[in-house]
Amino acid sequence: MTQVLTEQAIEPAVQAWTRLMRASASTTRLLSAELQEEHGLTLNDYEALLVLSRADDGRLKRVELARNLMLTPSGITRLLQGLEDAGLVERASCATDLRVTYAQLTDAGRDKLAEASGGHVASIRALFEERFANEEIRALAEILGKLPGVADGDDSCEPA
Amino acid sequence: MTQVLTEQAIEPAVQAWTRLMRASASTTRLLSAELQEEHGLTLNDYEALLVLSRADDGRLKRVELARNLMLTPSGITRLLQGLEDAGLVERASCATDLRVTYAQLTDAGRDKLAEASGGHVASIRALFEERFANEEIRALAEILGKLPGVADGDDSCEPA
DNA sequence: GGTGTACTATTGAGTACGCAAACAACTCTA
DNA sequence: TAGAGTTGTTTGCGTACTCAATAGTACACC
Repeated sequence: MTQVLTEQAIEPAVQAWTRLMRASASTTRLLSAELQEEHGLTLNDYEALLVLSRADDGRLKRVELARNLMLTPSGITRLLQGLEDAGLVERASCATDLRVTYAQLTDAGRDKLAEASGGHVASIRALFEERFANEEIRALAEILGKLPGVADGDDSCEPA
Repeated sequence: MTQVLTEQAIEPAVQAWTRLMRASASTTRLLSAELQEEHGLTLNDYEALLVLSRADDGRLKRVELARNLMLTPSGITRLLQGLEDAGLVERASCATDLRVTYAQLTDAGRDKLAEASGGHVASIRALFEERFANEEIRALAEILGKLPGVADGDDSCEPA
């Protein structure tokens, strides 16, 4: 019974899981602070703008955006609320299905993304490339891609 | 300038980062639901009990617990508040330094951990071992360990 | 055409954090 | 032994979520 605990410390899957949590927490804190301070954007704000910018015509159904960002629909409503208030995203309705409203990137939103992009990407690269070989970065992405939902709409828009 | 965006899609570090976020969100949701439903514990509740159980005498300074769980001190205060109310952890003061109070695992806490442990570890193993080769799990843990703070007190308490 | 089921989006309520400020207690300097 | 700086903990306040409930819309089926 106390052995269960000792066992856990050694269990590779548990160690990997623990480190995944800690890695996420640690890097999130680092990158989020910078993005917030320099551009007033949340990590998810940024990701939303990024995903939209890669979508056809810069717009996406809210529910798809939710899947992509791993948020619930209500989370998306509130995230977009902020971006709409800031004028970075606007609503567009769908002619063929009255239930859906699109999230549509505005010009201001595109500008904001471009403005934040340079520094943010540089921070990410610094964080990873300082510690990892290119091979490791590739391996990390590949392994994580096998987890449920992770690789889904990842690289988005294949050029037809 | 629009190229920045295309570039990003290819940038391996950015892809790794994105997947890290999504992997964390996805697995957290899975494992957290189960733990919550079956034992009424948060993921962090569980981790706190686990870390304490591995510490000398089942107790740790709150600030060390904070570092280990990647929470701020205030986060720890509130997390432990819940565990104290549930009788799983109690406060113990330090004779030599009146500022610190230890978080001390109670017998009930140990029991609770043992009770939750089996299912939780099984879920983690299922999640990882279904999709990954052992080699990949090992590689994942090793790579993530290089990120700042991740490998720190991982296997906890060095015996003085 | 009417009804049941499935989807999309929003809202209210609750939660788990972080940050900044406050305070107490320790430590170091001289 | 006085003061200054550091560290451990808690508190108030704000925020970014989730879950459950609601309402409007679409579509299949008979």
